[in-house]
Amino acid sequence: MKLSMKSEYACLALIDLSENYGKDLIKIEGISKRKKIPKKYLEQILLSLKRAGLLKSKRGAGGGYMLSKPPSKISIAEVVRLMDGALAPVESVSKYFYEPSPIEKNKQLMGLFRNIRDYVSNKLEKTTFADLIKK
Amino acid sequence: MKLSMKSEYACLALIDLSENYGKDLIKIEGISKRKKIPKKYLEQILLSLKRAGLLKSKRGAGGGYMLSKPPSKISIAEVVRLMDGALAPVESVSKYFYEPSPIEKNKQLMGLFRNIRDYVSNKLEKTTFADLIKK
DNA sequence: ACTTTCCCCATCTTTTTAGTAGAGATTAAA
DNA sequence: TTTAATCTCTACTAAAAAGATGGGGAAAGT
Repeated sequence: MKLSMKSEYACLALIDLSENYGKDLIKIEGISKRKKIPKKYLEQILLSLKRAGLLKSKRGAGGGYMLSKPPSKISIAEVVRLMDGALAPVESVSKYFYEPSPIEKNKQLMGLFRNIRDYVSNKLEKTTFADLIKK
Repeated sequence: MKLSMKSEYACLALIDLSENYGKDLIKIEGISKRKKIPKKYLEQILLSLKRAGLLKSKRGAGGGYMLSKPPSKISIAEVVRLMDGALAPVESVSKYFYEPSPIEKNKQLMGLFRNIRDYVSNKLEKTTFADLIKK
């Protein structure tokens, strides 16, 4: 029922990049310092966000990262799914990460968890990084 | 964002006991077989449910477990909290299990997670085992 | 006494989490 | 063209959590 550090870090990093959207490339080092995220760990996180198509980067002196689309086009849902997998409380009610699980035996429990899944995923789907940087 | 096996097993076990509420004492063995839960693991789970006051038990021949109150007085929330801790997606928005966490820096994110927490906890608080055994 | 059944604790294996290390590739600039 | 900056990639590792298992003890019924 809990987000990993990795998801939290990823969100904070994307917030940082959103705050700087439209400006120059942002360095890992900078994000790491501003958001207090271990640098080498952050590297990996940014890399996977990049591989997922959320970020663009450039190497070498003056290099860094930037969002590959505006903050308003990136939802919290996709980030959390990338880092942590299913948003659903049990995987047997997950849309993208279905796995059988013991509670499938109980219809009512499934219904309850499906309801929660829908709420959470709808909420996270609708919230974008543009929403998170509003003052 | 996910329930542990332990929580799932605990719910199934309580469903079994709810289905048999008012009848005789129920044996671990029976629950284990009906719900396909490893017996020795189930022992531990039932024991902690007992320590938390949800179950009563009797040892020896003819012994077993029973609910210590009617199914309608036991919420899913208390069971999941017992087994897995916080219902909140991040502990910094948890009511009963607060812990500092990196995302506290972002007000909007906190708001979002608080909203989710409220929904989930309200939902699980309101659903009882009586609801889960309705046909 | 003997059997059944819960009680309790220790142990163990596997997976996940959270992070570190270090070499390599690319780019800009001196 | 060398050097410094910066991302890229793979591997490794340590600690914690998850998911059990094992074995003996205590109580209760027969």
